[in-house]
Amino acid sequence: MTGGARVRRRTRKERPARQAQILETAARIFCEKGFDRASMGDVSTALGLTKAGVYHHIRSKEELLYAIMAYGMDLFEEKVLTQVSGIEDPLERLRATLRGHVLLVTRDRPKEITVILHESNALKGRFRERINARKRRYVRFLEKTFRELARGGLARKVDPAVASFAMLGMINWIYQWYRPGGRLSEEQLADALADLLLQGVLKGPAEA
Amino acid sequence: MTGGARVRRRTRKERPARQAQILETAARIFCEKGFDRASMGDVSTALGLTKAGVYHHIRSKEELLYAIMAYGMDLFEEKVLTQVSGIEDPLERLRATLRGHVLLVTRDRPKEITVILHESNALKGRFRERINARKRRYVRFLEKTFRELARGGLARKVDPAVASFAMLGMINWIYQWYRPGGRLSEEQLADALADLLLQGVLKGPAEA
DNA sequence: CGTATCCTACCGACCGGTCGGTAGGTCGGC
DNA sequence: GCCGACCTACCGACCGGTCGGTAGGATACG
Repeated sequence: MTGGARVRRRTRKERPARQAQILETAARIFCEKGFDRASMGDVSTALGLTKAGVYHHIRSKEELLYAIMAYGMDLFEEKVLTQVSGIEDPLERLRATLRGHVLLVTRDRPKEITVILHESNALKGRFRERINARKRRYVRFLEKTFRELARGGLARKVDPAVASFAMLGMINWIYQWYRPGGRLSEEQLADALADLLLQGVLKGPAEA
Repeated sequence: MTGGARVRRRTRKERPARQAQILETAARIFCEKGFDRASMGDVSTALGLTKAGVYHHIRSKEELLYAIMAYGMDLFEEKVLTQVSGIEDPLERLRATLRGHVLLVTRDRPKEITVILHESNALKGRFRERINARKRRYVRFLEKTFRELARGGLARKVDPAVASFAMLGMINWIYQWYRPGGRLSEEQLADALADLLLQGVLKGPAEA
């Protein structure tokens, strides 16, 4: 099964690479089949290892899922949140956040993010709470931005929580329908969604 | 286990009620635990039956899931789509659709709809295709409405597909965060989302 | 009316298979 | 010679699903 030609043994130096490889492969498989339908056998086979070989590196399936999600949050926070949190102007900050978030899930398409969206209920207790706390931080960041936008007189009277969750819904739904290489490029989609959220679908009273 | 006081036997006439009860209970359990984590034993226990007793009424776990989703689609089409498809004015039709859809998932909160959103990947082949076809019908209906809105000169230049999926994202994300009895009533949420989608968050050039 | 017959709804026991996880050994590089 | 990486072999639990059997209401017949 796994046998056949004996491949060369890994040296010690490759340890961190092995860890990353396991995270990446498991993320792909959990993403394709779903966490519960994917067995640790599936993961180990995809890695060219046995199940026990994988369990040498991880403690449990649930902890592997947590590690994947935590890495997904790392990615998001590094590539989006920290890039925009310094922007002073709330409108520019919102635009950059939306654009960065959309491009992250369409262009880079990290499987870890999809896993976060789809399998959050599979985590229990402490692990679940830690991921949820990081999600909540993002929501508070969005709400703060919408509040500043209103205080600056630029925004209409919109509820910051509703606006935040509406924006999150738009973005987090993308992986359900958008396929790269289609009619719209990733940038076009990002711009279209920003336009929609900021201006709405109707013409203003001046143009109508 | 199931034993104890022997309850009265059901007569033939109650058959359709039993079927509905199984659908409803299974929907609740699949919704709470997730389709894969929920066992048929969980479902049968919740019904006060044995596993074999449940399998007297259904053919397989997957077919049970399909029946739940099909019933959810029935509910949605009956309570939303058919109520609004006759409305001539596209703006009014869009408003009514959004309002109806939001109120369905916030006030009635049918577990079947949540199952449709969360477990669509668990279905394979023919079953999956049938549910997807009904979803696609709804998307086409939305796109048509956005196109009419643009043709009537009311809408800004927005991509009908992007607008449809953005709207779907907003609505289908609601179950992830909205809890009834909170700060916003169901009607307030529906109105706020309609306002957001139609007008956007920014003030028009006239008011700014 | 009585009763033989049929059928629906259901149960207890069980099956083959798969799951997450582990104990203990082997092998190769330092 | 030690240690980390990995494998073979295996475990107990549980899964979806089935089977033979049965209680008892509905029905047909006398």
